[in-house]
Amino acid sequence: MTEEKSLNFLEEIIENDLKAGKYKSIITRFPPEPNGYLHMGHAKSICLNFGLALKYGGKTNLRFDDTNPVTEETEYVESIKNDIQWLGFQWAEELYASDYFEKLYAFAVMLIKKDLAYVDDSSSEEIAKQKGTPTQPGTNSPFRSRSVEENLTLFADMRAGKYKDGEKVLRAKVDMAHINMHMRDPLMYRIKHAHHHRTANNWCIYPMYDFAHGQSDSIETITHSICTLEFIPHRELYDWFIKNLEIYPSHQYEFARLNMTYTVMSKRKLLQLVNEKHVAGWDDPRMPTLSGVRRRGYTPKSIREFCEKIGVAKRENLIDVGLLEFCVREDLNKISQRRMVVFDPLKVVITNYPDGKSETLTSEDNTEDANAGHREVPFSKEIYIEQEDFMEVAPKKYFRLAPGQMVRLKSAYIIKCDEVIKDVSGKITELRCSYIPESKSGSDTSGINVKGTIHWVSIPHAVKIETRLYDRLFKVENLGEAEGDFKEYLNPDSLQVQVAYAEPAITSAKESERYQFLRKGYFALDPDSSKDKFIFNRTVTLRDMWAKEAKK
RNA sequence: UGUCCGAUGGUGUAACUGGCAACACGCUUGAUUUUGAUUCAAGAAAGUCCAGGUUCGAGCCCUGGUCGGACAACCA
Repeated sequence: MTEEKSLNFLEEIIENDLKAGKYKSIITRFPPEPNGYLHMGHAKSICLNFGLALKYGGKTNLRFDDTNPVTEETEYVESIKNDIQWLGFQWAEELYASDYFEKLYAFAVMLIKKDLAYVDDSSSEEIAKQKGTPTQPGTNSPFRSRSVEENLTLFADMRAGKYKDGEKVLRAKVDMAHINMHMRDPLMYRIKHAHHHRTANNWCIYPMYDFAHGQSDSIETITHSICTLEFIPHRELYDWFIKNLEIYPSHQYEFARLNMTYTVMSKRKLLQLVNEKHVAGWDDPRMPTLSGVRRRGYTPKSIREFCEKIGVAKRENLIDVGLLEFCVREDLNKISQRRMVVFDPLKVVITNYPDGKSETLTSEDNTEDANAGHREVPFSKEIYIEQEDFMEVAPKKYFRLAPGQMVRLKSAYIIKCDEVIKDVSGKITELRCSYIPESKSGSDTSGINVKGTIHWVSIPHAVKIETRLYDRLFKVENLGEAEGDFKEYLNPDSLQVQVAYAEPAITSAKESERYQFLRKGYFALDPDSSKDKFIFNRTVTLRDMWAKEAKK
């Protein structure tokens, strides 16, 4: 049975273009500026651009939009390439807008010769004033009527370094009264005596986004140039340059960017969090960056699935981060190794178990995967259970341990709580329990049926580990609507570091592996770990119906 | 006082281009369960921003509004 899925608006455009014979195959591009790390919003764009090309048998270029040397660095280039590949995509060609600087310069000269561009000596303030407002037309620059010859000389001089930063710019000659602000003689080139991460000091003039992006698309014969909504007003200019340069007509299409609850999704804001040390770095597991979610333990597959599920449209949206969590649980449930780890230990002494004895039990590595195999788990007279798995006075629907009550220890025995030991202050320090020898997991002949099963760890065999428990980075759902500085809404409890006690199998943990700590959540080994210090990041908790029930 | 974009359950995306508004997350209830996980089953939840119009029939077309967003960086 083939599932007929409806098309999103971009797929519809492409299918129509293909059907009409407008293109034989499509070419898309992913155009990051190397001035920051990629985040979930980029993941949406990557999945879209690469996904479309994959679906329709085309190809996708990776093109760095590196036209502003003062903010761009090679470090970012490397991280971006790494993130895209981690997500599972491979570009056809690795390209840079800076590869086209010479061509772009020639394009500019061509426009000057057509009297469609001129060198302007106005200051940025003057140019801003000339622009007018959305409701009032702009005014012409006093330098607008320079001759072609003079413009040619001046522009060559700009390139030659005869002027200081900001002294002159090259502007397109369109229409200062145009209804679209972007058409009011937009800047094409500005002077920046700055070192560029690829062209070093070869240039001291750099093209603006509007005079680089569309032309780069055209040079690469990009058929569908997909960007976010805020570029809609740029499209008219995009088309204007292509038309007047008489070059390959790429077309721009816009979709709504991704917003998620309880987080921010702008490079500027993320950079601020990093610089002001609100997080440990770009790859802090609380960050919505790809390096952050990777370190947190998210899988590429779950992110691709998420991007599939959120869809693509032109309306602004705010996606519930719960959907992302659903996607990662769905994947992790199938692939993660199960382990038992106690976070808030409560000592249990099994009174009828021989002193000094221990035995080896076996437990499934993954109940969802019959091929996952089994591991050995040591059992002994003294074990830890979770404090929350015992209640001295238990409500009716509580089926864990309580005085006189029984529970199953996962993959081990059924135990009964006989006695509660407290210290002078009344705090429970220990439980005395008896076990049912015939109830051993796998060969249970006791005939006893208990409702609850809890995880545990043998005290003499326990391995201390560090766990890093993450919560949402911000306290408010919609940061877009929050007043004032977004940093005021940071969640002070977004990271909680806790020591926990794990079964010995934890010592063979690998960074590439995913783990489910039974009843506690999904975890991934953090790269900060060493041979004698295991650090685990909690990717996401398990769904917890009991927590809801207990609240009632 | 402009131009452009958008408006469908709580959230997001659909609706064969005019034919009884569907899917996913979330929520509720039940079953299964040696993870209160997973899995399975059932259910609640929108009459499609508003007002007119065209039509046998409108979420889809037309007109006029309302609301939200974008646009005046030598950023991308």
